[in-house]
Amino acid sequence: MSHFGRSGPPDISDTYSLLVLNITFRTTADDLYPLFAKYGKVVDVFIPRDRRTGDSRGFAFVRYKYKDEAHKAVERLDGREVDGREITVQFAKYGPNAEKISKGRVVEPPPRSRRSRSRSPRRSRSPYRRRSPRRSYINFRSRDDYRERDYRKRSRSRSNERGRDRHHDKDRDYRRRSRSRSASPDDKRRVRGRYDDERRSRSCSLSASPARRSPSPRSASPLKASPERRSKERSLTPASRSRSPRSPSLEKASPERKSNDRSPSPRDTARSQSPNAEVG
DNA sequence: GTTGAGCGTT
Repeated sequence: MSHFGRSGPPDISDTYSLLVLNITFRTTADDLYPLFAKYGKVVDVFIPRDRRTGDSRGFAFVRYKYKDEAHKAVERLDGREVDGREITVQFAKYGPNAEKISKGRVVEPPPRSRRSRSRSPRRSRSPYRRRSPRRSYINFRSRDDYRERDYRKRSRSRSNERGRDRHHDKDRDYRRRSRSRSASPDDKRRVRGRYDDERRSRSCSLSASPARRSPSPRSASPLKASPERRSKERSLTPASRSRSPRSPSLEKASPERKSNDRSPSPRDTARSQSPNAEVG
């Protein structure tokens, strides 16, 4: 049955949302439905996907009509292996539009037009103007099509930023949230011992004055980095040339300018003048 | 063939 998501959520009133974590990126709502339907009336199955890539984010929401059934599903399906991965089933804590949810049940209607501003902007802050090619969140085998197109269109830097931003933002968000509710005993599943210890001990050592710790880190760093960077830059130049064939005229001017630029610069002078006593 | 912390859509 793939009648979900034909036009958004069916009816989120008096439903019990379960959050299904750790599902495979290929797992679809159709895959999950029969599994969950065995334990009760499933009203909706939703797998959030990345807006840009259309890929699954690795978790899903299953809405039950009755609480006891949802609870049963949690008990029976939590830890079950699906598609080779152990899924985690638990009651959802937040609603789609940040409506209040208690034990997975929607107890308060979502705000009219104000999305949870204070909750967590997460990562997709900018509204996507292009209308997504998808219309249903179920079973999109042909998503590779627009996925590739999307990647082509996007520039390298943005793609890079995306990955970095994604983890960064999430990490930050997660940390903030976990700190806010750190009183909960459930947090024991989160381990963060090693790093914290290391950081603590190190910070202890140099807690006196971090700036003082290195007499002259700036003079030492550039000294060592300078040759490396230069050689790197040189070897990188052709690469960057081939990487950005947008301005062929620039590559011609490049060597000339480099030759000219190699005239003694203050940095070079400083370098040759720098004492090597510190390096040893 | 593909990553792996986490809370959601027309």
